[in-house]
Amino acid sequence: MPSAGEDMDTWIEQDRTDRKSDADRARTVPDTGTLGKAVAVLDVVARAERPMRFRDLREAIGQPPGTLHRQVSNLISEGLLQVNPDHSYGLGLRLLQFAARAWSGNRFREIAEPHLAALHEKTGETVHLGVLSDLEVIYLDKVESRQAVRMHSQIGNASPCYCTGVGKAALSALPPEDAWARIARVDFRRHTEHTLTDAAVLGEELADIRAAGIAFDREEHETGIHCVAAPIRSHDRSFVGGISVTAPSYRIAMAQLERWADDVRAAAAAINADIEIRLGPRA
Amino acid sequence: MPSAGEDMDTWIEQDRTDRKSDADRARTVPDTGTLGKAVAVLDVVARAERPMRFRDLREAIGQPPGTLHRQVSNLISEGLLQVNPDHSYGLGLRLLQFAARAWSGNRFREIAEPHLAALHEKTGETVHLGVLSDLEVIYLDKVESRQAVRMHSQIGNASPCYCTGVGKAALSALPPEDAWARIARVDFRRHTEHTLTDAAVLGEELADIRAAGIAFDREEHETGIHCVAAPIRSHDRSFVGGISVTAPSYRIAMAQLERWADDVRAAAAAINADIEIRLGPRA
DNA sequence: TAAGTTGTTCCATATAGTGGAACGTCGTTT
DNA sequence: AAACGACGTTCCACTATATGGAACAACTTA
Repeated sequence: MPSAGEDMDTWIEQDRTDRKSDADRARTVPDTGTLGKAVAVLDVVARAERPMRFRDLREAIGQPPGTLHRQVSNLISEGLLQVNPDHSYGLGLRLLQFAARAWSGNRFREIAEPHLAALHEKTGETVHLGVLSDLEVIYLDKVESRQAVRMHSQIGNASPCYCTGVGKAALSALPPEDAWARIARVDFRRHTEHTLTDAAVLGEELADIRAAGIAFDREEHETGIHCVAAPIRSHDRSFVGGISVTAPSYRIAMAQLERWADDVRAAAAAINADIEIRLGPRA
Repeated sequence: MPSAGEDMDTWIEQDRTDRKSDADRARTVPDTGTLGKAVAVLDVVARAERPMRFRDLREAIGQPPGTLHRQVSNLISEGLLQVNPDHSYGLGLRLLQFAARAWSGNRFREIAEPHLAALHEKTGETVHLGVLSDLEVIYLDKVESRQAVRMHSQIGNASPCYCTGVGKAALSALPPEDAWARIARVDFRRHTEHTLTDAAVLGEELADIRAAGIAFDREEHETGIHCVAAPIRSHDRSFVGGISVTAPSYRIAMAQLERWADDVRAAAAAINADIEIRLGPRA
């Protein structure tokens, strides 16, 4: 919408420019057509902090009411979306059903499971398994002593790749050009005072991580929490991820994390070997 | 495909009949167009026992190769599907991400949580929370003593509505016509020797359940496992579900389940009251 | 190497999605 | 209580998008 001060022509010109850059993007980013628009709706609902009503979706998506209404209706019919009693939208239960299968059927997770347990046994701290999904890390599994905290809260959760141990480890396992390409698209947000917020700096750290085979998160994502991580990958690097040992910094010093580095590296190496054997090119 | 003995005309006639009944169904079942076809692919992958390659999908879906290929490509681009190293398909990690939000954002689950814990405290046995999704029960939560069995395996899983305690409880909370309509669409499969496999019998039992406010699963789904369940519902019955206490029959007798019935009923009543307060029409 | 199977790309056609506008419906205001 | 306005829903001509046959590429098996 043009602000009061601008004249109409300027705004229209602006609009043309936007359309052009959209078209440019369409050439590089694969167009997923109708499906893409549908999952965009799901994404808005998933990422929303406050309850979203129809009007809110309309603003967030920018589709005309008739169109959006049909998209939403279809999503509801398919069980991917549901309407709460207060007319706000929530994600549908069908997604839970799909996710249960996605999780139990995931070979990566299945292979890593015993190694995560062993690593937890050795360190006594929380162990994570995550894989890189575009610019985010999605946590596939978690082993911790105190089961009091419900594990659901973590599995499936996504965190940024540039400020988590698993994320940086995963990036380091990518071909460097690919890693740079992704870093270039990162929207750096400062989560703590230690968060890296510069693509160049992150790129250099990746080189170090690649050389050492170990990544550290020095309270870059959450104050008071640090971790040591190592990369895991499929043979052709179509999947990259990482495992990590996470601990509160008040209880576990960085020096201890560094002492665990070898164990983490060894566990990751064992997982990679298993992956090679069970998912490898000649499997 | 026509079997060797049939002649071609008979088979074609058969085919025409099928098409007609498909068209009839299309009038009653809402058409979700392109989206529906996409999730049909996800569903096939999700329900598949063995790994599915492109050819297998083609057989299961019945789409021409070009079309199916694009649908699959789009799903992959959106992260809803992924290709395993062996060229078989698996559900994508984006689904895990969505499910994590669907779960943590579910008001129903949130409200029921403390009541489930209390019921577990009282009985010492496994407590489930499930909601009805068309003809299946999807388990939203689970409280059990031995955390040895990973809880992921259960959350999000779907079970038939006609042979589970939660399922029958949920059906009993529906308006009777709605319950009958769903029962009519059930594809009864005998899971154990006690499984109800007749719509009329199930309908009658629902009347009893409605009167008693309690449903039993007498080893109808799995031999050696029985449970006592009670219905929960949203104020307008747009959601119906149930809670249950489940136990192995070798250790807990039916008589004990019957003794727990009051506790289960009370817990369900408490949840329903909370729902009324926090999600009710005047909330 | 050849033959066969499995998967991918292309393009004219038909179908399904689009969005403006007109219509209900509910909650708020005078 | 009536009127207004905001929010959501339905409808339909138009057009963008999905479709699927066919030709092509890649990978397996004989």
